[in-house]
Amino acid sequence: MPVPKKSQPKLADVARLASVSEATVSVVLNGRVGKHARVSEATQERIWNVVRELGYVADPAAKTLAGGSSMILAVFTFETIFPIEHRNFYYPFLVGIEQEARTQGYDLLLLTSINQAQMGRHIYQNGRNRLQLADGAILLGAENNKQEVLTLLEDRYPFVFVGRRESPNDNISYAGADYVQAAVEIVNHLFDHHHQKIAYIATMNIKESSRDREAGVRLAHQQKGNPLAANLIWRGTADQLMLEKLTAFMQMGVTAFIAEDDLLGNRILQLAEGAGWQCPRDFSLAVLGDPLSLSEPAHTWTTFKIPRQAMGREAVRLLMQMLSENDREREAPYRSMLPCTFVPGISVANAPNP
Amino acid sequence: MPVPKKSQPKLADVARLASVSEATVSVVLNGRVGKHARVSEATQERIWNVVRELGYVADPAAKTLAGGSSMILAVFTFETIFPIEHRNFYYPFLVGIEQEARTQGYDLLLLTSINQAQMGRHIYQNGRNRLQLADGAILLGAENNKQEVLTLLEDRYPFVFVGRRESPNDNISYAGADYVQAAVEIVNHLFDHHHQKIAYIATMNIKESSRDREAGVRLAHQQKGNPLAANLIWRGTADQLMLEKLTAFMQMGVTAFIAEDDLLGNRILQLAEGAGWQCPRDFSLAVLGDPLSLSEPAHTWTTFKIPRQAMGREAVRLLMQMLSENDREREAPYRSMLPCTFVPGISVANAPNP
DNA sequence: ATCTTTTGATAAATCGCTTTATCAGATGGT
DNA sequence: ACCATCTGATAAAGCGATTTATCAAAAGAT
Repeated sequence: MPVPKKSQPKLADVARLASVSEATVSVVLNGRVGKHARVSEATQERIWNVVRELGYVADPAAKTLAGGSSMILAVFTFETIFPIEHRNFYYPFLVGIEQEARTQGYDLLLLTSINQAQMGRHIYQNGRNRLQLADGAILLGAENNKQEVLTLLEDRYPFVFVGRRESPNDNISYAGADYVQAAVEIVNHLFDHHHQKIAYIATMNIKESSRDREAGVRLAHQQKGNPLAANLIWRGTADQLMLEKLTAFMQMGVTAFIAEDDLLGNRILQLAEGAGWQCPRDFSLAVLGDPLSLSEPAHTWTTFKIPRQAMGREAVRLLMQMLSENDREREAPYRSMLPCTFVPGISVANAPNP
Repeated sequence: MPVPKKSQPKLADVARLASVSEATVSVVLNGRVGKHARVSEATQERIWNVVRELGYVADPAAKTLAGGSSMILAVFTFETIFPIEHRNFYYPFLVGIEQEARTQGYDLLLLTSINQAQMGRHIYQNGRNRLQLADGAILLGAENNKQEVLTLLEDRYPFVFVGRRESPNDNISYAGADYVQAAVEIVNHLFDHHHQKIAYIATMNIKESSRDREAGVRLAHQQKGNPLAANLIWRGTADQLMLEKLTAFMQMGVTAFIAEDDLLGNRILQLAEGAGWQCPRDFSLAVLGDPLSLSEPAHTWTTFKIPRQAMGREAVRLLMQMLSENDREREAPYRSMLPCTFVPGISVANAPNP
């Protein structure tokens, strides 16, 4: 029983001091004048004065219960909310989300997916929406439970994803990064350095972000009139990638590698080093996006920067729009695609003359 | 109006299906059997079955309003909650807090102090306690508004500080780190290396953490029968510290420096380098605590590690105790002091023979 | 048999706020 | 003068829980 309800002024106090009914105060304070009821200028003034004098602020719990807005935004990650391992990856999103939320006067309710016992703790915990208390939610991370997201959609609960997300009805709102365009730029950069045969070292992931990157790589090839051959693609995890594979690529005439993520990029460099190859000299390398591994970027390779902080902010902005939208029947999702920043590194050089 | 109240089962549903009153269900679900009312084993069983079947979970807002517990913990920092600058400093606390909260089944409500317009956004915003919604709060960071904390105390709102905090009545609960003992160890380490005259380079801070460190430095000297002379202490910010001062210390016979924080430590090394001194050879250096500066530790100096994550966890544990304590009149604060870990570095060598 | 105690459970008030439905009085048209 | 409209505001019914006070039936005591 926290907070002895002591001296906190309540709606009733304001009403009494302003000599009006609670209903009137509520209407005025929520800007519902003219909608739910009519209130004269004079009365409004009087109410606001009392509010200021008392320092009245509505109790969020009561507000929520009564169907009002709680000025709370939920942030749901499908991992632990403060992942130690992916600290460098998630932190900027969170910073962006928090900044914008704060700007808009919202507080953040953090909800995590996994509890220590490895039991899933989900959005729908025991069937009840844990996000309920909040006005809306920002979803973050690689969700492992699409079903929950769909249910959320069905329930018309307002939420925005950070990162592009697909769904059967294509109606998920999100603030994403334009990996397609970013990948195109990377490939073009390699083309500009006269690389003809580029091997694409990809993950096995079927995540949207993964597919977008691949789409970009393919698109750039097509635009060049040089479609990406199937045998130039390798898929797997970093420790599955072996030197033989790289050697095979080189023998096929490959002069540059594109790694989908930094784990693969590191692996390539590691294998190459073992074989005595030097990076920009014997082969070029580009990586699709800044690192998600534990450490700070060790190599200054050619890559692009994901606008994580901006994505966080944008997601909150979209959510705000969604919430203020009075057209409750709107079907169109709210979306933004933010550009990535090309980062030239020292891992790309001109292809050797044939 | 988030979440169409649609299909979420409510207390009434459970009651109806179990053929009991709402009151009984509430009593059972909150473990108040025998306290508020008596309920037979059979009935309890029946209720739990319905609850499981329906997947019923209480609405946090309603729970809060009715005076129950919301299973939400507020985390209030007196800075932005995701400070970019002090990322390395704050993150571990947050991780610890979140871990333990999750373990206990609590969610986290993040509240920050400062909004973008530099207007203070405080615990008591407009006189209303923003923490209200939560069952209790963890307070974090260097508070600039002692008054708020005192008001919180008066209101008997349950909260625990991360880091030792003093107050007029000495009744603040906290999970702190034992800087005194840690500082003692550092000084003894220097003594063991035959350093007799040690200069203490301190901040101007009057924070508890700052005073504890100084207390430790003094204590170790006294235990050695060699009280710390006033003229061996320097106070100021890193950029106020000049080479002359260090030179003066050296001429007084100082063979080792203790820097209160890493900013001062870095400054000493920087000045020394300019003067052509080498660190372990010409003087020894120890730093009281791991870095709070932006970058990862650049130097492997002798210092101690603050158990930040553990402090976060412990703070939550203390808060849990506080909340479960039914003796509402308890006056004694809940406290823990966690030990720091001594980290030997390469910045301490034996003092030159006199 | 009668009175007291224990057991098991409920009715109803509350928490603080939102919203729907309703209403009295002022205004206006004819 | 009379009916229709507009204005300004309120009463009251929730929202989904918790908790206090109360009560009937069963068990125990004498």
